[in-house]
Parts: sequence; structure tokens; C-alpha cells
Amino acid sequence: MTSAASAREAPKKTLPGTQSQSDKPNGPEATRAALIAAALDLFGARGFEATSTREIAGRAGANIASIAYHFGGKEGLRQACAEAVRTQLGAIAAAAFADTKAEIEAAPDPEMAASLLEAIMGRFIRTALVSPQTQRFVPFVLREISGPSPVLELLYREVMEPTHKRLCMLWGAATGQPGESENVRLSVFALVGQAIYFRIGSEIVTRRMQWKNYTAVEADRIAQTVCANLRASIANQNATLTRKEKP
Amino acid sequence: MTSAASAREAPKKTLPGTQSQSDKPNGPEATRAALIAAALDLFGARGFEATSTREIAGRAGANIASIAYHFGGKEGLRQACAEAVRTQLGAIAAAAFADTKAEIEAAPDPEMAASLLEAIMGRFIRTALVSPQTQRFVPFVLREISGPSPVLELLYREVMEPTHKRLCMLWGAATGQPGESENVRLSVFALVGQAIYFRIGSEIVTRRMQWKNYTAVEADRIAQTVCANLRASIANQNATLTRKEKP
DNA sequence: ATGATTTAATCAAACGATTGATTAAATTTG
DNA sequence: CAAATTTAATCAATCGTTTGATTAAATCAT
Repeated sequence: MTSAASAREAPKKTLPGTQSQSDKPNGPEATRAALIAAALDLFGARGFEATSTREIAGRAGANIASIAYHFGGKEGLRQACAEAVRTQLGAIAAAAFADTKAEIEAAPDPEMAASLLEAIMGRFIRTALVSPQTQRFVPFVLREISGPSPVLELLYREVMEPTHKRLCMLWGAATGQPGESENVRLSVFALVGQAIYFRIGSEIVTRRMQWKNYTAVEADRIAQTVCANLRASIANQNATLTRKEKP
Repeated sequence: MTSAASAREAPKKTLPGTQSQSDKPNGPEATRAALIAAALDLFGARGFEATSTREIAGRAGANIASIAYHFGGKEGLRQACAEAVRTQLGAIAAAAFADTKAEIEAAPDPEMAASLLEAIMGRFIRTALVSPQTQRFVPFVLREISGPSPVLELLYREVMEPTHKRLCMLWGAATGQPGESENVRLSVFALVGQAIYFRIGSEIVTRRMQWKNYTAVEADRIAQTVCANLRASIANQNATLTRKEKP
């Protein structure tokens, strides 16, 4: 075997015995977690290709070979990061939707649906802009969604699409439109797009706003702005639709 | 000199004689242009570090050393790309503002300002989402604004900030607020954020909308959605402010 | 239980391949 | 010819990966 032909198969996790040693401060699970945390930081800050395995191992306090051992290679570590993100991102989405599951499924009236949307978006923005654990993996996600990739596929299917669909249900209920109509889907994208942009373009926003960075105060102002737009857009679609229905 | 200590000074552009040979199919200017075009594509598609100089030269039909000769190195090529983007991005912004300079400076009334904003955003969205030359450098820009960088600095100062300020003037005129107030600046960011997200998240949007890609038709629907939000938001801020002023 | 054996995990060291950069000669251009 | 430009070849450095040795814990045999 001279050159490539490698891409060796996954190292098969295969925990020994039980998982009793998983949470030991120096156990193998701690090494895995440290490698993923370091890789998330570095992949997000500098990009996948720009990050060397030595740097990851160094920051994680692990040996270089441990990457190949635990994840099969650098690419495997990237996918492990993606799954870690899926878990955390799902948790954030779940937190944003907290205590709303029942109301959503109860076919809420328009005003109720709008209030739920407002509460959910407000919580999402405040979390996504300032939470340290969020700031850790958001840059990683932003780099992964730039183009088609297995990571994007996973995150879209497991987190983004389900979340978007739930927001569409609410938007539809708030404006009296079918939740899967083209207009609703686009409106929800325009809504979350505002929130996402304030995260993506933070370097630009903070310059223009003369902010040092995002704290709870700035996140609050942004949430107010987006939620005001949300209210205005829903009111506008309600007015337009009723005008169409009974001219 | 053992390790680095390099970062050699710029190779001094030094155009030969006149620019009479610039447009010759094999002239030196053609090599420069081909290298920048190839680098823009590859930097955007895969990132700066993930792109090798050999690949750039290969796609441009030039030799590897020509990068060092014309731009002083890979980093110089990146900055040349940034300046090329500044030119094209400035042209797009100028086109979006076309024929509005006079009206803007004429202190337009609220309805006129709102109409101008709508026209400008509509043109910007339709151009940014489908124009082939735009699609060429937008991914490059998105990668550069992820973190602080000289490229971001240039683009922000030369294009983004001036454009944002002009939009803020219009928004202020449309809603009767000071053009540099915090609320106006944030509202304009929320507005352009929608447009930017539809470009950044095209992989996600097209999946959810079951579109193959963006054509003039899809860009039109997106522009309609964003412009409707723009109208609704301005109307809402007008109503809120007048209610505050005379209770 | 206790000694023998296997397994999981980590380490330092080194691998071949590729990177950006550099050189000097060859070629083109005016 | 002389200057500008392109070419092929080579450089040291770094890349991701692999190797063989080592340690400690788990499993087995008796």
C-alpha cells in the first residue's frame, strides 16, 4: 500500500466493559470530548482545512494519533463535531420552543400563534447571540452550510427542517394561511434570516453600531427589532389576505 | 535566515509601458485577470487555506510562479481578489442605487423614500441571487467576513458602511427618524439581513422550497417577500412613532 | 483468587505527500 | 538587444496519517 487507498473503516467505538469510566476526568470519553471541543473551536475560527490535527490535539491535551484512533481521521472528527452540534442545536431549538408544545398543537388562534412566534424568536435570538456554548459551534455551522456537505445534510434533516416546519405552522396559524404554502415558508425564512444575519455579520454589525461585542443588552435590542418586524409582517399579511378574501 | 522572516515586500505591480497590451488574449494583464478569477472561484468554493496555488494556476492556465510574480504570493492574490470584489460589489450597489442619487439628496418625503428603498432592495436581491458574476464572488465575501481580516476591513470601509449609511438615510426619511439613530441602523440591518440570508443559506432555502436553484423566478418571489416586510416594518414604525409623539 | 493473556488507549517518532515559495533559465514583447 | 514575462525544477516546511512501543485495565484459565 503506497499512497492513499486508505480511508480506513471507523474504529468502532466499542466501549470496553461498561461505560463506568466514561466520566472519569482522564478516561477515553474525556479525550473524545476534549478533541471535539477543540475541533469545534478551531474549525469554526479558522475553517476545516486551515486547522491542523496537531493544533487540535495540542489544545485538547491529547496526542495526534488519538484523532485517528477515536474518529478514524480528521474527516471523522469533523462528523463527530457535526453530531455534537446537532445535539446542542437541537437543545437550543427545544429550549426556544419550551412550554409551547402544548399550545402549538392546540391549534392556537392567530393572536396566540403570533405571541408564541414572538416568544420563540426572542428566546432564540437572545440565546444564539450571547450564549458562550452557542458561540462555540455557530461559526462551525456557518462554515458547513456554505456548500453541500454531509454535515449540512445531517443538520438540515435533523434540526433545521423540523424547526422551520414548526415555525411555519405557527406563522400559518397567525396569518390564516396554509402552513406549507410558499408564502409562509418564505416569510419564515425572512424572519429567521434576520436573526441568523445578526449572528453571521456580527463583525459588521458591531462596527456599524459601535458595539464592542454582543452582550445581553445588545441581544435584547436586536430581539426587539426582529420581533417588531415579525409583528408588522404578520399584521400586514393578515390585512392583505382579508382584503383579498372579501373585496 | 532559517524559518519565516519572509513576508517579502510587494512586487510592485509596475505595469509595463502603457495598458495597450492589456486586452491581448495572452498579455500579462490577461494572466492577472485569469488568476484572480480562478482564485475567486476556488477561495469561495473551498476557502483560502484549502486552495493550493497549483490548483489556481492550473485553472487559470498559468504557471505557479506567476502568482508570486504578479501578486507577491498567495496572500497578495487574496488581497487582489478583495479589491476586485470591492470593484464589482461597488458596481452592484451603484446599480441598485441607479437613478436614485438625485431623489435621495432631495430630502424625499416618507412615501418617496419608502418607494426608493423598495426599488433599491428589489434590484439588489434580484442581482445578488442570480447574476453569475455575483455568484462568483459572494462565497468569497462570505468566507472573509466570518472573522476579522484585512479583507473585511477594506470591504466594510469602502462598500458596506457607505451603502448602509445611505440606506439608513432613506429609512430615516421614510419613518421620520434620525438616519443615524440606533433603531434605524438596526432596522436596516434586519432588512439587508433578510436578503443576505437568502444568499448565504441558499443550500437550505432551496431544499425547503424544493427549488433546484435560484433563477429570476425564485429571486422575484424572494424580493416580493422581503419588500413586503420592508413596507410593513416602515408602516409599523410610522404608526408607533406618531402614537408616541401625540398620545 | 491468582497468574496469564487480551484489549483499549496513549505516546513519541517517522512516513510519504503536498504545501507556498524560490530560483535560474527560456520565452515573449517592444 | 533589453526588459518583461513565463516556464520547469527545486526548496524547506508542514500536512494528515501511520507505526511500533508502552501502560493500564479487563478478561480468561486454572
